[in-house]
Amino acid sequence: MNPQPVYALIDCNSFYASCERVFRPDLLRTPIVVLSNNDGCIIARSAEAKQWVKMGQPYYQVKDLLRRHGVVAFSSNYALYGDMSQRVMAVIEGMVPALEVYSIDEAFADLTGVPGDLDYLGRCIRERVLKHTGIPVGVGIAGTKTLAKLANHAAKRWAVHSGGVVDLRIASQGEWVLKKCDVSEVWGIGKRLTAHLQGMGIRSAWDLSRADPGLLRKTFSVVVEKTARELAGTPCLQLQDIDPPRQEICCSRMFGKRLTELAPIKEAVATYVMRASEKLRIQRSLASKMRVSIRTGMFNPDEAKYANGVVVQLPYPTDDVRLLTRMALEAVGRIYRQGFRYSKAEVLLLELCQRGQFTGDLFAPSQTVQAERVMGVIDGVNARWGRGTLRSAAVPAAAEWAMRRELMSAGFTTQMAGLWRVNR
DNA sequence: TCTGGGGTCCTAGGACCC
DNA sequence: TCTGGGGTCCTAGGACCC
Repeated sequence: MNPQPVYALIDCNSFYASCERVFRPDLLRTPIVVLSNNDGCIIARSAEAKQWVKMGQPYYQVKDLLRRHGVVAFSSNYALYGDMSQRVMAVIEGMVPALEVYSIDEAFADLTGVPGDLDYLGRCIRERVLKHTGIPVGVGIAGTKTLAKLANHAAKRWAVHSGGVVDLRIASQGEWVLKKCDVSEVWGIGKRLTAHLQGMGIRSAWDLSRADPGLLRKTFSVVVEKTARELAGTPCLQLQDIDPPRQEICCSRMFGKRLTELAPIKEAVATYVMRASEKLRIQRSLASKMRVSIRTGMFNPDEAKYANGVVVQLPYPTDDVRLLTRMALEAVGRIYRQGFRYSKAEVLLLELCQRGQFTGDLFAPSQTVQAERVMGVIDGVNARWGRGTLRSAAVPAAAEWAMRRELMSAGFTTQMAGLWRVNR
């Protein structure tokens, strides 16, 4: 007989804030927040900062409040967080049979068949990650991924009690936690579904686990049905150990300031095309379609609003930044209207196929070998000397619309200049 | 003045076919 | 008055995640 499936979810506590703190030990007990691009809103809060601000709150609204309470704010430093994430994942990988990195700060482990006390293993993972990287993590263990998520949630919510590790397979804990947790805390149940479920009298995770799967499927979708089954202990989701290539690739960004003229918007679009095509080549895909869109600010009621986008059919599946840039600039010219203050542009690459799998029509045009070589050279040079060293002429070196990051920490682990200096 | 950036999956509905 | 019954493919949009 096969052993019962067991999953763990390991999740970093206040990840971005914890990364900043690793290199600022003087802030060990100081509340910290990390801001989104352009220093727009709050996207991470250390435990002490949670009482002052909500997730996603605009920074300018709480700037004074934060200052009054001694909360330290950082611009986001994604190079640092990405590097720290890899270190954390590498430590965990060495301690479990199989790991699925689910996001920058979370991973599922398959612990099926692992002998011994898993609660103890959880504590060892916490200890070793903290020792090797300085990042605190929580561990949730259960028979399905959805329950492991909930266990992890419980480990945080009752941190003092749990010591950061919760195993929901212990029957008394399982029922207790499910009854204590609101249905909105379940993985996959967002705002809309919560409201709808509550209307049906389903309020807690426990209620959802006991609901009729057939009815859930009919009322909502198979997704909700699977969630309920997983809560009841039947695994419906497996570990994804190799991540499949992305089906679409996106680069979108708010400008550092509002733009009214077409020329700087074109610069931004060219820059986003460059980034998106880099991501495309990393996963060795080619795109057949591209969507380019621009928009004004959406929040200010006094501002004239405009948003538009176009889908461009590419002549053949390609990853050639020159072709993509040319077509994107032509497209943005078509949707640009004068008299608006634009805040954001987006480039989406669609209908991706893998290079090897695509067999071109013998008589249709296709990307040339020469184009592939040119892209290889660009990527090689940029990998060696830094992003943007080799770029199309449409991409400026320093843009007036570049994002604001006034509070950014150093590249402690990613740039020579950011390394710590130790004096004897 | 100032409100992020990336993804995934599912469903409904229209167009079209026999 | 009454107006078939399926099937496929595509797209837009909704909902969710971190």
